[in-house]
Amino acid sequence: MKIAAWNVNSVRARLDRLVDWLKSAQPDVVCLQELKCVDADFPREAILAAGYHAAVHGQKTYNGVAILAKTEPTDVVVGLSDGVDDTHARVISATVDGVRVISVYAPNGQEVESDAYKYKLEFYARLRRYLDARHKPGEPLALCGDWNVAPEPIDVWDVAVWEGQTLFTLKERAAWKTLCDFGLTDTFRAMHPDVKKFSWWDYRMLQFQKNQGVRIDHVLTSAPLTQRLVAADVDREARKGKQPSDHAPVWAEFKA
Amino acid sequence: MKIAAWNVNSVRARLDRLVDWLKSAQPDVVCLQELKCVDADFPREAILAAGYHAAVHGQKTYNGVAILAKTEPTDVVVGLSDGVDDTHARVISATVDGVRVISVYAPNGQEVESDAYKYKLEFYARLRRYLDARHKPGEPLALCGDWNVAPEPIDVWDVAVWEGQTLFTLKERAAWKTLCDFGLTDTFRAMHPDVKKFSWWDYRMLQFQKNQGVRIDHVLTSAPLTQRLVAADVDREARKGKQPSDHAPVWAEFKA
DNA sequence: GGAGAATGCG
DNA sequence: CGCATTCTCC
Repeated sequence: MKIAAWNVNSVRARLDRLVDWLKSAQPDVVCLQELKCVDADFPREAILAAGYHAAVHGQKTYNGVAILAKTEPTDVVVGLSDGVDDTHARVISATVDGVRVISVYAPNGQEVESDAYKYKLEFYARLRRYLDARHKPGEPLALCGDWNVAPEPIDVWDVAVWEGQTLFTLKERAAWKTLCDFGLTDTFRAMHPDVKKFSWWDYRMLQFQKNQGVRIDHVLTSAPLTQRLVAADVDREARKGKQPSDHAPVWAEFKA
Repeated sequence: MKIAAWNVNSVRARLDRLVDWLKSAQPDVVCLQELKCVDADFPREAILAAGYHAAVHGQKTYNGVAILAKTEPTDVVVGLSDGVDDTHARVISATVDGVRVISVYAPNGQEVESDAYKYKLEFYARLRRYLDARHKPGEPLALCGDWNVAPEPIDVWDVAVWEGQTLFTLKERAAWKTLCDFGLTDTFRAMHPDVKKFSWWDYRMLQFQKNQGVRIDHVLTSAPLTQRLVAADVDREARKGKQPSDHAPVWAEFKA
């Protein structure tokens, strides 16, 4: 079973690339982020034609998440349903082949200590509570998406540049760790303890060409899945060429 | 000698189609309208690679006219140079193979009796004065472009719909006639006295598919050229397919 | 740098 | 409807 995450930066603008990638990468499940469209505008037909069902939580202009799967996702839950007044479409959960899959688009956080930054830290805390309330670490869980956090120094291209910057502040990394302490494993890091590889590169300043990126997209799994983990990687090729997303897909593979 | 006119509705957005059309239609001269870019952004290299020199009078966002020719245009004159404070780039003149060619983008006129409408009528009068001051009817002249006037009932798809509408009001048609009275002939109408054929179709309402158009793009010639006229037509094919201009190219051919 | 939105124009 | 613009967000 292959589970992937990709921030596509507009599913409509990226439809051709997404379909091409589905056909070549053949993941069983893909968590998408930044759809940037409402449910009605989601390109269901083209994606179904490529062999994937879709559970969609869309939003106009910003955010929007989905779970694509070769088998039909069931028990779809949208948002965190924790009573917080939050209009952002950042979370969708569904069960695929016995695995509870959660597609997450964590807030970016903008400037350190801004309202957006506080919202980001709170989002992480709310997500942890969501897991505590609804799941057990012993269940097969896969939380996949754009987390907007580079967990460790090895996950940014230049620590001197990123020190204290949003995506890499101590508070964000602590919020991330608290979430993982539920019992989640960063599959890429588990497979490659010392590999410096990134999943996002700013469109500007030729950062991709210079490989000046950060690893902020992650596939996190609970123990039952982690025990089956056989491979994990970043699909750097998908960031190349014309009109790419600024994110590359990330994925993990699990034995039966 | 083949002389054409085409309102391309953004030369940059239409570059591929323009180059394809140049290669297939092989006009000696083409007058372009609605470049929608400044001189510096005009795609000179691609057009030179297609075998055409360019005299360009560009403008940001709106208007912009050019003369493309297989031989290099000389004595380029920009605008009407009549002392009127007019920022619109709507006229460029140049000599090509002994013919004085003038690329014209007449104002649209918006609502009848609006300021834009009055500007349009005045533009026609100014153009007539331009000819009177600088040229004689006995010289070889070709005025080509988007005239935003359908001269006769046969030039609109439905007279009942167009009666009294901008592009077809009596005042506009009179202004057009006064211009032609300098000694200019509508080459298409001269070749096809009874043919109902259009050069512009609104993008909306499937007007092209229904052939609900108007003939507002014209190649006008003075007697020395008119005497050599052997063919004239509208290139309706160029309006088909994906991302067309709303105008089709029009052209006239002259024997040696 | 690239996405979507809103706006003006034709 | 489709282009170019200005705006905001990341």
